[in-house]
Amino acid sequence: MTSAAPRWRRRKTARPSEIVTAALEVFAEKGFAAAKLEDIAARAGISKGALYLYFDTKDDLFRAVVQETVAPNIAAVRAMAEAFAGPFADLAPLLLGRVAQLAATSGLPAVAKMVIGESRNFPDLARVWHDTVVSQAIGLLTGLVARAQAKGEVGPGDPRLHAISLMGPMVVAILWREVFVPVGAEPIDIAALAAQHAQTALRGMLARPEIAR
Amino acid sequence: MTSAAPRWRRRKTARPSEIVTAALEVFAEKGFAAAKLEDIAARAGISKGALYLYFDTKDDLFRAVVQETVAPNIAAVRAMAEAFAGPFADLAPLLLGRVAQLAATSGLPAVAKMVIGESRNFPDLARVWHDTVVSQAIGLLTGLVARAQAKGEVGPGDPRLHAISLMGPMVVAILWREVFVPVGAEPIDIAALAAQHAQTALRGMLARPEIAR
Amino acid sequence: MTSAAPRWRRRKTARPSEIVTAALEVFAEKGFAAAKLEDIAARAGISKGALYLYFDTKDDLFRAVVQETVAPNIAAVRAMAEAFAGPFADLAPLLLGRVAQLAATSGLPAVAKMVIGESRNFPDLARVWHDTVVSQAIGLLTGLVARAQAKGEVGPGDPRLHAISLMGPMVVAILWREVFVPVGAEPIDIAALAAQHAQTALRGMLARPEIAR
Amino acid sequence: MTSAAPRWRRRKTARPSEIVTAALEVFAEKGFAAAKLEDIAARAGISKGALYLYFDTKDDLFRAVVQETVAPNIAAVRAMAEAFAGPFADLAPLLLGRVAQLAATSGLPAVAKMVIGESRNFPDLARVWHDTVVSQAIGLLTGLVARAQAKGEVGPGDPRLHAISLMGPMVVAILWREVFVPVGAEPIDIAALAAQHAQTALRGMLARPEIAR
DNA sequence: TATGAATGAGAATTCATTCAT
DNA sequence: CATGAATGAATTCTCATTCAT
Repeated sequence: MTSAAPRWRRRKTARPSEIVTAALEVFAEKGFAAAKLEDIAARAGISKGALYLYFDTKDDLFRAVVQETVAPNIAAVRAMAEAFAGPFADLAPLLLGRVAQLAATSGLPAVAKMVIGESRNFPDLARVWHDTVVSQAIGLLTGLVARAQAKGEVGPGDPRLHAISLMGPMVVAILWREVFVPVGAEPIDIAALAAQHAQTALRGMLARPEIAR
Repeated sequence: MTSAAPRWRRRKTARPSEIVTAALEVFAEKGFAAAKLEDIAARAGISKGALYLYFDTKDDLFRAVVQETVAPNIAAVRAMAEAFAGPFADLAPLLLGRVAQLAATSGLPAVAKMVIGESRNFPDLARVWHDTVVSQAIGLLTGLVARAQAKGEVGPGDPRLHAISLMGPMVVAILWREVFVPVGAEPIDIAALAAQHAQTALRGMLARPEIAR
Repeated sequence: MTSAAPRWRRRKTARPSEIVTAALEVFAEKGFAAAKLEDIAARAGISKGALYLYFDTKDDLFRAVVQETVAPNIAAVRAMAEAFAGPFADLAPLLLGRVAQLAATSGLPAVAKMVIGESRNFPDLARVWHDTVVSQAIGLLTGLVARAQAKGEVGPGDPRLHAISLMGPMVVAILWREVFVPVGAEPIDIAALAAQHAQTALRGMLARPEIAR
Repeated sequence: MTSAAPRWRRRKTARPSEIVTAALEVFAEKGFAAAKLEDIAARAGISKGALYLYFDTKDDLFRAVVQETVAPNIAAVRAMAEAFAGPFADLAPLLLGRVAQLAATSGLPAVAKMVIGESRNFPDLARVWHDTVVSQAIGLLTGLVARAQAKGEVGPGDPRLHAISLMGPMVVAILWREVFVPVGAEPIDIAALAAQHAQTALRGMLARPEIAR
């Protein structure tokens, strides 16, 4: 209410990451509104009251979950991409493969789903997600495409749209797994998609498609 | 209170769709849980109680919104695709263009966002959405690709993954508009994406890419 | 609200007795609060709105049900008893038998149950019931006992308590049928009780018990 | 608002019975449906929300009230009766006297009234009441009568109906106090009834009536 | 008279948040 | 630091009652 202080900050130095982990699980299962602090506390093995020693509100906790889940994964990918010296035709499959891997192993997909669902109620989260994840990823990829175009590797076309052409199917496959597989839909083999789509998209983009793969 | 106009008119038949429209708006803005029946009623120009003359629960109303929004749009696309006699290279851009159009004009994108966000709490909605929308669309496209492969128009590769390659970027662009544009992200020109991605994907898939476009 | 007029009165001369009958059924099944006007209207074959052409409020309807059900039955019994010329030992079994009959055929037991349950919320109903039913019955019986005592037929003792000794078991049997039989209790044979209890009570009260029966 | 005293004290163990007591009062006054949880909470000196720490629903609370009120009283009577070694002619007045006492001191009569009123809406409560109270009482008494018949103390007749002959007037007197005295009816002297009715009924049942009293 | 769509006050229930311990 | 009992605002849903037709 009275606020000069920043809206959310970590109290204590080492905030139990169990809380964030537990919260991620519950949020992912129920969505933000339907998630009960009581359940999160229980899963984290602490009391409801203790939650408030670390987070001021439910919103803050949600923010922390998003940030915590996002942060570690992005930098790594970016670093990998920027360090890569070879041709775009070799980098692209690598990137898609990495995304497939993230989809399989991290909490990122679940968070993505949440952010989508709650974007109107938590605009600043959507913003965080945009700024630190999607925009980064698209920006990175757009830059790589543009660079490849400059080198004559990739043909003409809006590089940002090319980036979306590359990544879009991966994102869809990830959401598919989160949303539809739990209700009985046939799974998509994300790794296979990464491989096949990389090949297709490259053949479609490259100036000399015969070098794809 | 001030009353020259009658407080209400008898419109039993018209009501439900008015309510569904209002509900679509509110649900899209707030998500399911945060949407207040009171707001929906107000926007539909009726009282809270009147809502229950038409829908038994909030859940039911949600279901109706999804169903109502979905139904009209799907059949049309399917019919168009199945009636099409020409080569796949001509059909694909048409389809993507149609999807771009739907994204711009129908309530479908907003509902999609909702369904994603509430999929765990309303599994049957996710199921309905899957069965009547996504699965239909993917199935349709998969069939078309397979047919084109049989005719030698499209090269090898899993036709379902090809379908996702084609549609994925469109879906992402639609979600982008729903989720990130409202918080300040740079919009994606969906029509342009449709055009460019159709060309790219076709070049990547076709046995004789030179005919793309 | 504005009230000089009596609180409940019949509008129209012949108020559809179907309404009262339907109301009796629903009230008896659900109790006052849980009974829905909608159900009553439906069972009476009219619209909810039409109910208000005949009764101002739900309370009024309840009152009407009680009054309507009670009125016809009491006078008859009283007349019968007062006309009876023979000895008390012959009258008492007759009376109990008549009560047993009422229990079996009229709506009285159901109304009794209702009145008991709602007595705090409808004190005036309890009062009506008391004045027109219970008090009448007890008063009548008390008078008969006193008269019999005066004639030396019945031994000493408070005649009102004697009256209760006579009637109490019948009342209990009736309530038993209403309350416990529906949940699986073993029924009480009310006619048999009337016979056996009349004999027992008379043997206990009469100055010369050997004439009982 | 004005606060020197702490707003609440920690009394988890004491709470439930305080709540049940408060609930008994409110239920008895208003009946189940008309009783507001808010009133019960207020009378128990807690908040509406706190109620739900102890009882899941209003129904549950009602059940608890019934169970709590019933349990302590029944066993005692049964024990007393079964321990009694003397003749039936001495036991019966003792039992009726005990019932008169219960009527005067326990919450049982109020609960009885409630159970009668709500029996259709809470069949399981009627069942509980039947199984733990009425059936027990009748069964006990029936057994005692049968035993007395076997010993030649009591004359012929259905022992269950004899039991009802004995208890019925007591039950009626209790309901009378609950239902009609509050609206101005002349009270029944329950103790006097117990004495007089015991004598009457015994004279009517005993093989050698002269020993009654 | 009769209808039934509409109303809106009211009640049960939930759950984020507080705070004495 | 931690607890968990307690709070009370907020929300869904019900239903007696009204009133234009």
